[in-house]
Amino acid sequence: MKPYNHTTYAILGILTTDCRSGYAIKQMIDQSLNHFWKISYGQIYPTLKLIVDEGLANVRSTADDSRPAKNEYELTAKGHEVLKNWLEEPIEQIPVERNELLLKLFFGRHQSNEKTLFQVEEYKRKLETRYATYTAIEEGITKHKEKGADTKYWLFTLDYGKRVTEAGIEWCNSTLEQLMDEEE
Amino acid sequence: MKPYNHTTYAILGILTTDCRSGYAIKQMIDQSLNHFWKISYGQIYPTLKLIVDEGLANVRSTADDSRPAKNEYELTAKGHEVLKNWLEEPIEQIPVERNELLLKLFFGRHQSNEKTLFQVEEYKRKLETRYATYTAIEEGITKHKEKGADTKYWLFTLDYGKRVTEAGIEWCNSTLEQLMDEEE
DNA sequence: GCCCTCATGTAATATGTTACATGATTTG
DNA sequence: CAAATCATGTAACATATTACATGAGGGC
Repeated sequence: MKPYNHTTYAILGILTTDCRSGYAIKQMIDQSLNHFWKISYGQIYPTLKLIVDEGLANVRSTADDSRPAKNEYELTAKGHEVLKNWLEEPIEQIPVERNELLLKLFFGRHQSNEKTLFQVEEYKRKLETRYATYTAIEEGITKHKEKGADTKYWLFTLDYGKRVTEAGIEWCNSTLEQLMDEEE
Repeated sequence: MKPYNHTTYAILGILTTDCRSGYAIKQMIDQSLNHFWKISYGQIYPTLKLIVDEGLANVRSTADDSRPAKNEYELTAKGHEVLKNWLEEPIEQIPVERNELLLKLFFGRHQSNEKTLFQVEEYKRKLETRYATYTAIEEGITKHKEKGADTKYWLFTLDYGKRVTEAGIEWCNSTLEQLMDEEE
């Protein structure tokens, strides 16, 4: 089976939800996958073209002469197959998360304790904001009475985000303490 | 102050440790920064050239006619300044970690429970391996009696890796349980 | 003699972001 | 009627990986 890149699989997957246009895909990513994935329009539209060229989806264009094109995509049987095959493949490796704060901290001795403290505090604040966002999304999903077939899985990914973020916040607290102990 | 990319700052920082050559930089990254940063040779050598062109480091080449070039780099005063300035800048944003497992899990309803379980188990195994690696590196550093000025900061970054990895493992356990509960 | 580590570098390719261009439709 | 949102798309640029090319020196 011909391999595609992650962006392609992500879009194939999103096309199985109610999102049918490039614009809707972008929204879905920004709203529901933003804690572990993101794609820009610069990738979405070219990839959608590729997907159609490869016969993984059909496009229906509502382009009368007058109004502008609006394209709705729908997976073909082949598209579904490619997606399912990818889902089954074991993931190659856990990605190395590039973390700018840790990079700076690694070279911390070239900086005053005070400034290092500030950086960690900033980071903690950002993590807290993130955590709050996850909680809000989670509540939004659970309140929605009619649970879709996807709901269960979406909550799993949110739970992951929350747990990892929380661990990060705790690390900030511990690190801040240690930095302050050496302050005197 | 002229901005450079993250790769450049990472290399500037590493040049403040004992690593003076492209090869040594690569080793340092693979051994000590691998849990939050990585760079390939394809980036290192061109970036080193840039760093010299910009006057951020000097290069001393031990290139007699006979033996192959070995280049040793040393930061200039300007290089140190650029590094310090970057260290002080607050980080723009926490990066979105692209997580392939979560992406697959998000589309989990298109797959049997059994296969989803397998994926999460695989992921857990990888996290456990990673955790063990961190512990080993940590021990290596703490055993080393003569503690360098950097040691403290390096342990901070390792602690982060351990905490976040541990949270991931706990999430795996919780998710596996939930998936199995619905098995019957 | 062969393999491993040391050591540097480039070219092709892949991937991704940002800025730009365009215009309809809805909402206040 | 102005602003926001809906909607598609491209081009320039930035970043990063992979494969390749080359060769010295040391240990088995």
